[in-house]
Amino acid sequence: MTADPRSPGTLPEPPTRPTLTREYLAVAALALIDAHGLRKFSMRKLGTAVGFDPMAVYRYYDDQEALFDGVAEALFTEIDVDTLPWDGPWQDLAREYCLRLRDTLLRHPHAVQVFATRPVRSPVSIDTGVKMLTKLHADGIAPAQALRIARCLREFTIGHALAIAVTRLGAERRSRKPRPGSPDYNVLAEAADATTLDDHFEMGVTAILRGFQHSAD
Amino acid sequence: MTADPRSPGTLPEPPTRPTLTREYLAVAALALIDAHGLRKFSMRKLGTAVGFDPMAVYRYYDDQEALFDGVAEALFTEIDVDTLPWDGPWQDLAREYCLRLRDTLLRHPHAVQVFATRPVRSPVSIDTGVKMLTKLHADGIAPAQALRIARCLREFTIGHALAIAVTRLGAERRSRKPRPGSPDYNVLAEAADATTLDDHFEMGVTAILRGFQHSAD
DNA sequence: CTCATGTGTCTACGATGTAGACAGGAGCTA
DNA sequence: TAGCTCCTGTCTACATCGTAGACACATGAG
Repeated sequence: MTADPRSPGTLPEPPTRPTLTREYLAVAALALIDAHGLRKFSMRKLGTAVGFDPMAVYRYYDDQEALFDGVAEALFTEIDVDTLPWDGPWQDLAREYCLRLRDTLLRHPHAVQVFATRPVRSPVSIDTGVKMLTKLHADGIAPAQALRIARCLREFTIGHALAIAVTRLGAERRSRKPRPGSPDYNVLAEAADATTLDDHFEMGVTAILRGFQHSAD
Repeated sequence: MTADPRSPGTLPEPPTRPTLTREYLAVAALALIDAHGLRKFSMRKLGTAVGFDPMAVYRYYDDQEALFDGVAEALFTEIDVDTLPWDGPWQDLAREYCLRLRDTLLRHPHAVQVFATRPVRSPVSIDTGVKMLTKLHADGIAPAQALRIARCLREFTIGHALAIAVTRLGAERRSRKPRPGSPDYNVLAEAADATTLDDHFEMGVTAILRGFQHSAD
């Protein structure tokens, strides 16, 4: 039980019987995936990890697919879209959104593919989309075009996060990276040594924004 | 390595000697994934489907991860990089590569995430990378910058294919798409009706190419 | 002929996703 | 208070899975 500093004179909480919740289970599932990897995750381990019966999760989610939908939603919530720069130029808003999405996903490398492999249709995600399109519309971009821009940025960002996560997680497994001087040290290996894994991401976002700028004017 | 664009879902003929092969098993696994989905795929079903013992696959692949590496390699082979326009401007080469990669992946919607969730390190893939960078270098682009461009395009293309595949496959599952006139018919729904799922892809590739063009000159 | 080697088969084990029956407590109604 | 009905967590059952390991058979070398 956590320390609970409470102002004097307020009634203490009644003894609460710990109860499961969809949200709590989703967050716990994410934590479990973070800790041991997606491969090792199972419904039963989740139930056990939160201190209940292995089968308890099925009272709240129909199946694993539904649970993973919840995990994706939990990830999206972590982006904290409310604190995005909604009042600046739309380009800044879009860029910041991409960076936040990437950072959030890379904080959970084992869970990136859970997020990437389902269309997030949660209300908060839809609301964010509506807000974005409204904002861009106010800045003079037709909704259809704004949606195209948003889709490009989203797909690039998710594709990027997936590539980074997958590369980092599988790094130890046969990293037959050619060393300088070896016969395999070709132009590719040389270029790879001259770049980091992710120093192209912000350039890519900029390129997309600038590329669309042209057709938006 | 023969380019063999094959209609998804049909089992290929086994090699005339009734002997198993790594490559044959990979292609058969892809066909099985195409036909019944990744979720339903199993090692044992693959062995049975090719007419051997359920456990036969393990003679050729250490585990499922290794098999899926082979499936990703089979997908890459299907791109048939040899027939790309290697002699034209590098922008045309890059664009055509993206389109081919997308088409190949979308021909196997159930297998896209197999491809997207592992770093392809097969020799043919590395050779292609080397060839690309050499080509761009000949056109005056430093290898490090060329690698950044290639990574952006690759991540965007894979992210796009993944999003499209996932959306199409999960389309029947609660497609609560608001209809015009309903209270939910917001600017997002309107914009979605004014676009197709993928009409932004070529625009995105163009935007990235044009965006990098600026820093390449 | 003998024997090692490669290739396919078979058995075994623990774990998994999911369905369904079961149990106990909370709260409502009479 | 007595009874009833949900809600929620527990427990059992079943087919299937990934994987390890022993086994069998055919082939080619010596």
